[in-house]
Amino acid sequence: MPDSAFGEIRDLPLFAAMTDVNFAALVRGAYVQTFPAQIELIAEGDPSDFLHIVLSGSVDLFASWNGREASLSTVRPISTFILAATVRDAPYLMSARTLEKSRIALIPSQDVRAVFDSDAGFARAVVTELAQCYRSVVKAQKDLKLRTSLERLANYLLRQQRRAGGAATFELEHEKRRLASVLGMTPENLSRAFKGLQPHGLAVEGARVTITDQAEFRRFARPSPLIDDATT
Amino acid sequence: MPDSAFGEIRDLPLFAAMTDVNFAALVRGAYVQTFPAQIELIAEGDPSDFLHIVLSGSVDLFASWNGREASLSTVRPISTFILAATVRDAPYLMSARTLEKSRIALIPSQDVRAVFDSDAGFARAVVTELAQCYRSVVKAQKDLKLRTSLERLANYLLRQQRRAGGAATFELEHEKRRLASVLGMTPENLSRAFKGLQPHGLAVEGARVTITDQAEFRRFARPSPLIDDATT
DNA sequence: CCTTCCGATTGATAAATGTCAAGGCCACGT
DNA sequence: ACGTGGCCTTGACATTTATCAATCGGAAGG
Repeated sequence: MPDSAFGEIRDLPLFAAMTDVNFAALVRGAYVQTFPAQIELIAEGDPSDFLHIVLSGSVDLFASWNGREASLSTVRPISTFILAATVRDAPYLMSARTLEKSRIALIPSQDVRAVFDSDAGFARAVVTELAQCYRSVVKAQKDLKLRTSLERLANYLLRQQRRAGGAATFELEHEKRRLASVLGMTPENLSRAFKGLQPHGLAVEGARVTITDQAEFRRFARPSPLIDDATT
Repeated sequence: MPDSAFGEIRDLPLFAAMTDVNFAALVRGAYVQTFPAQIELIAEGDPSDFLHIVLSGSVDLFASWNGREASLSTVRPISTFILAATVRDAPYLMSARTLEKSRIALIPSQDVRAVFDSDAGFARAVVTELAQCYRSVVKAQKDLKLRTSLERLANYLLRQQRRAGGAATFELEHEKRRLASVLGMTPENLSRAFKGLQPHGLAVEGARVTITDQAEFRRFARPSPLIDDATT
């Protein structure tokens, strides 16, 4: 197991505070693998054998019930997913699939739990990460319960704009039908929602989006730091 | 600060593993207070000064945006809330109000963070609690995104039935308009949803609910352990 | 160049949900 | 006993969202 492969995760906030010995114990049974796009990495209900870390590419977390399916979030480098299941040694609540070709590090869950018990620095980092994840879901919950689909789309676009650098014109990074699932609506409805935002200062052609009237668009979207800020 | 007041929280999983010294440090600046019903304990956006623990009664966690309001969850004894905000020293994402007369313990957030840094046992317990909270929100998210309002109500009733002991007849524990908010619908719609479940084996009179045909009702609700089990 | 395929879009329609207004029921206090 | 107020329910209606079917358009491959 070449150390080099894990150099990039050694500096993650999650692992930065732990001792070299414990980090070595953590990666001893770990491995890094490259997956093509659209591979299902885990299925909800499976036991949580590995903590996953996205090194490059991106991963879609989704869930199914009664024949329906919904995207819950997207994991981007460099961060972990299903940490909570690993910690609790409980089954996954979500399935995961690669959205594009992705490099994923897999660390055996039992090693995570073992090191977690012996390394206070690591335990602290896990708490911070978990609290972050928790707050993200709460924000998603508020987004879903308090906003109409038009408002959700508008605020999503503002977040995406910021992530893309803040310019008036930027690209959607997901295919639209997945975006629809993330936003909790059907693809058809998303199409109509894009049209519905035109009077509020939006222009769309394909995956290229332009906020033509930033002030009016924000007035409509009413973004809130308690829902839309990724950092807080 | 009488120790007796904190005896009941000493045995909580969250505090069980920590040393007496650290527990004492934690409760030194803490206090227990009894609040009447319908008191707003915290407001979203406030800095997280205290970790709250519900000792008796119950607390509603809710959020507002643009004049709308939605209940996100209910906290019952004995458990904490806004642990994540405390840990990250970040503003509350939700507001909290008492649903009934309640006894609440308040522990200064900075003490929690300090002890957390020095007591590995406590840190571990915090992780477990946080992971639990996280998984609860994910389940709520799945409930909301994958189910119609009728299905959400049906599964809520099954969960409530179990909590009430499993008998065919049981009582709703919330007033219906709050239940509506929890389930993500309007009170009017909840009324109609109750009627819509009658053909599937439900009878309602006031707050008294009877599942008249358990098999048919479950067939309609299709409960899933990955959404409806509180424990996993 | 043409075909094929897949996602996006559009229109028509149905279903679900929200809104508004009115009325019923029940507990409470006078 | 009688108002009174709060909550729940009901009905009519508007809005939102989903569904179904058809079409458009670009990308990949022959």
